[in-house]
Amino acid sequence: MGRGKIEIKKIENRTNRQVTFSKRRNGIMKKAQELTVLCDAKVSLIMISCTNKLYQYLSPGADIKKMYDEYQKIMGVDLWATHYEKMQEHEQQLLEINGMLRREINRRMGGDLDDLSFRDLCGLEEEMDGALEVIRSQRQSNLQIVKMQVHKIKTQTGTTRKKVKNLEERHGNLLMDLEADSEAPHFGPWLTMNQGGYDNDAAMQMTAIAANIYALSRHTCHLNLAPEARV
Amino acid sequence: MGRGKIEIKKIENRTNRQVTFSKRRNGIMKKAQELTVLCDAKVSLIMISCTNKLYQYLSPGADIKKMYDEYQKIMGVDLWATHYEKMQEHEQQLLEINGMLRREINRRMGGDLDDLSFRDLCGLEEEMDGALEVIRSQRQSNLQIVKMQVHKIKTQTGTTRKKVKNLEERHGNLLMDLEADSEAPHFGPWLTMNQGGYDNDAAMQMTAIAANIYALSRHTCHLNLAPEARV
DNA sequence: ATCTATTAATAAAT
DNA sequence: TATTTATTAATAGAT
Repeated sequence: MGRGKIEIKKIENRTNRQVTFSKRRNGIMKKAQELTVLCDAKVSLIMISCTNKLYQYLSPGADIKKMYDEYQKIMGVDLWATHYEKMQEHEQQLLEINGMLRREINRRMGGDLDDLSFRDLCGLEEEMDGALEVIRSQRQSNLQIVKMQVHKIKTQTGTTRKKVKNLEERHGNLLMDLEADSEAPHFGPWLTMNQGGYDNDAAMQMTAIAANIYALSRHTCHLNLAPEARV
Repeated sequence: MGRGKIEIKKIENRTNRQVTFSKRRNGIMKKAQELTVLCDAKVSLIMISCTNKLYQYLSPGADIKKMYDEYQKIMGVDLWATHYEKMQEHEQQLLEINGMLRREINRRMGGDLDDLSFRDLCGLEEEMDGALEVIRSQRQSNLQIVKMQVHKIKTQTGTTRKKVKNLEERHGNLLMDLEADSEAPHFGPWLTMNQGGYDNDAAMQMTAIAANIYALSRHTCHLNLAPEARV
């Protein structure tokens, strides 16, 4: 159709090719729209020119995702498999690292020790002894700071005294507790961490871990964990 | 074109509609193919009839996923967003839990203590003291078991004796070390965990954590961590 | 499916 | 890039 028949082969003249693309693109779009209306069909048409411009037609009421899902089903391929696989791999790695970290914590709480050799146990023991020293000294210095602050406030006068009284009322015997504790730390019952077992359902596992960590924080640190450590 | 003009509106006669769909579907396919060849374009054409049959044309050399990706890019939408979002959310939660676990370990190694109150420190201390007792007793019982096994084997005769000799040669002075260590545990330099900082690139962070955990295992437990705890 | 009168698409010129 | 027009291509309705 036109001033003479043409052979169906690549048009070598760039301008001609561009013009023909434009005309035929409109033609095919019109055809697609007509098919949609006349036959109540759903059409997805994507055209990319050799200059990499994209043009598309999509039937009104057609969902392109559903169309491609259909396509995948019928073609028996999963175009997103690679993408998914990577994400799932990553997730798996995170879960594994998570497990390692949990085991590490558990060991430092006296659990999971059967996996460790005598030497491992020695190492762990040494290390925990060292850490305990650090923690003890941190506790002492914390206490000193609190004591100094308390002293400083107590020796102040006027309206500040009222504030101190108010604070003492609100916090009850906390300060007294502090001073008593600092001299004779008591050893309460030692709480084990309920691991809850591994679960193939990642979401459930995660929730379980989160709950455990929360419980751990509550039970072992008693009060005032840094807010961002809460779930 | 045909025996008279037709109005572009849904063909109500089922048979006619079916016939027209078939004819025009072929027409549009031919047009798509011609466009591909004449203009060196890439075309993805999916048609679904009102009877839910799917027909498609795809230019040779066109990658349907790439075309689809292009489409998504240009349309500025990610049709997989919902799906992805869930996975990414999950990944984010895992990373956060990871961070919490790491902080927990770090505290038990004497780091990150500034976030903890005096009471928290007391709790942590108590707990670690308790855990240390457990670990010490586990070490003692491990040692006893090893000693008994060694004794049992040493008192055996014949070919077994050869095996013992062989073992002793292979392991050098390990047994001697064991007995020495068990009586007088020495306190080596205490190693801190290099956290490496948070990194928005999840993969990098993961790798970094894995490396740290590995290093941690090597440095703090010296030997024989359970193989599944290695990355 | 095939035929064919008729309309629609478009190649080339402008 | 848009319009015109001669010509071919597509197809509606009949068979």
